[in-house]
Amino acid sequence: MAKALRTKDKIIVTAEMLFAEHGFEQTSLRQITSEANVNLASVNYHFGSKKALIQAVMARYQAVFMPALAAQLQELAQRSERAGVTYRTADVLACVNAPLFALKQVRVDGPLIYLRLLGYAYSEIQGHLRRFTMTHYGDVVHQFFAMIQSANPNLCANTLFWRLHFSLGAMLFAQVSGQALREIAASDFGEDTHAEETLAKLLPFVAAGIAASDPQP
Amino acid sequence: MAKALRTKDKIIVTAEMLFAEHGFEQTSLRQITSEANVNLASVNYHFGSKKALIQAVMARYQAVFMPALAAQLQELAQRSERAGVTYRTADVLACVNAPLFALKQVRVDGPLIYLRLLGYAYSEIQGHLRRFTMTHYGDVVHQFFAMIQSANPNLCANTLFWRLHFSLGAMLFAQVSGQALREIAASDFGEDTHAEETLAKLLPFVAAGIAASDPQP
DNA sequence: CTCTATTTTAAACGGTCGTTTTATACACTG
DNA sequence: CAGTGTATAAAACGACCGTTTAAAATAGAG
Repeated sequence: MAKALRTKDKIIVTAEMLFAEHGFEQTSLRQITSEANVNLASVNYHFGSKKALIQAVMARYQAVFMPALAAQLQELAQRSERAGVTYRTADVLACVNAPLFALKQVRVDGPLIYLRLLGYAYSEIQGHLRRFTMTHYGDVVHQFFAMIQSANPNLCANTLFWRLHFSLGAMLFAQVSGQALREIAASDFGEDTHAEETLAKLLPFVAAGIAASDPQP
Repeated sequence: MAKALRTKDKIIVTAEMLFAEHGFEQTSLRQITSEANVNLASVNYHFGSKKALIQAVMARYQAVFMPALAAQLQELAQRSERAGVTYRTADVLACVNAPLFALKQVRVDGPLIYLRLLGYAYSEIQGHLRRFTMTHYGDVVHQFFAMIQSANPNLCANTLFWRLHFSLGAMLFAQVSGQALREIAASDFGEDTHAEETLAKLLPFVAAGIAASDPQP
């Protein structure tokens, strides 16, 4: 029993690392099992299928991230109401910072891993992840969207919908291509941007983009 | 000879359609050849390899898009110099509109195809496409970057580098996931955003994001 | 028409993939 | 200690992939 948990854990820890590095479809079960020093068949024994393994990997991070995000959003809403002021777009966006940082309790490089997993999940198995997220954490997502809306009362929901997904795309691209981009930036400008700084650079960008005035309302 | 060109053309026309729809790696040569009603081996005969076919597909669009973009950028620079005013970020970004529209001469839905190809090319074979683009059209890319820089003299090159790639990510994500997102938007808001409108919605977003003031200069 | 070079075709190759099967080793309970 | 249910192990399965081979068909030139 103790040994069994260790095998299952070795699989999931190795899998999320390789998934984050190369994507879900590019990572074979044979890579995972040989890297984790377990038998190939043990993946299907413990998880049922590769798709179920992917879900298990994502769920482990979502279970930490989503409730933390919900707490941050609620806190911001209450704080603003108490102070009698309305939060701004950047305030809502900043709510993702702490939940992301909390993923370090899953794994030391948890925040980076999660963002990269998200990127691959969205670009490879699109409907799949979205359905899972909305089923389990739909209320958090809706709360986030509602607060972005109330921070931008002059923009219509359709425009905000698209701008939020533009933002998501910007973040996912920066994470998935992050390593290559960081190398290019380092060789072009000498400046070495760390993975954590990428998010710090991203937030002002998407905050300004989302809050931009709409030329076609 | 006449028949030969028709076969080669049937392959490339079918390939770019399927590539744009499902991505490069998800599209097999057997799908392409059966859809195009040609023999499987004819791909390797006419193009040498699958990778070479991908390059041929991309090159056909880049050959139209890149020179047109260079012309637009040059025209904007000259027009601004003559008028004695400096162009703004949105002006530089708007330079991609006409070159994109020009892709209709390659194929009626050329603009959409090209953007989706770009998205997959960047997310699947990252170094590959970038190297090809920089080798053949490096000067155009550099001119574009230089003009974005001169439109934002208060922002450092490193910040602009990242913001441009955030913008690229936003566009690629919107295109690759465009179909799914459009369906969600339609069911959530009743509004049906067409593929062309997506780009119109994107430009104000990235223009504001790129030009945002930098909190950490 | 004949010959030659180009193109098309069918078939097979070697490889990787996720999954399943079957047998063996292990841990725990009664 | 025996027996039962769980976990590991090796091997094979069937499917699909990109590519290659070698023969058949088709062109155009002399």
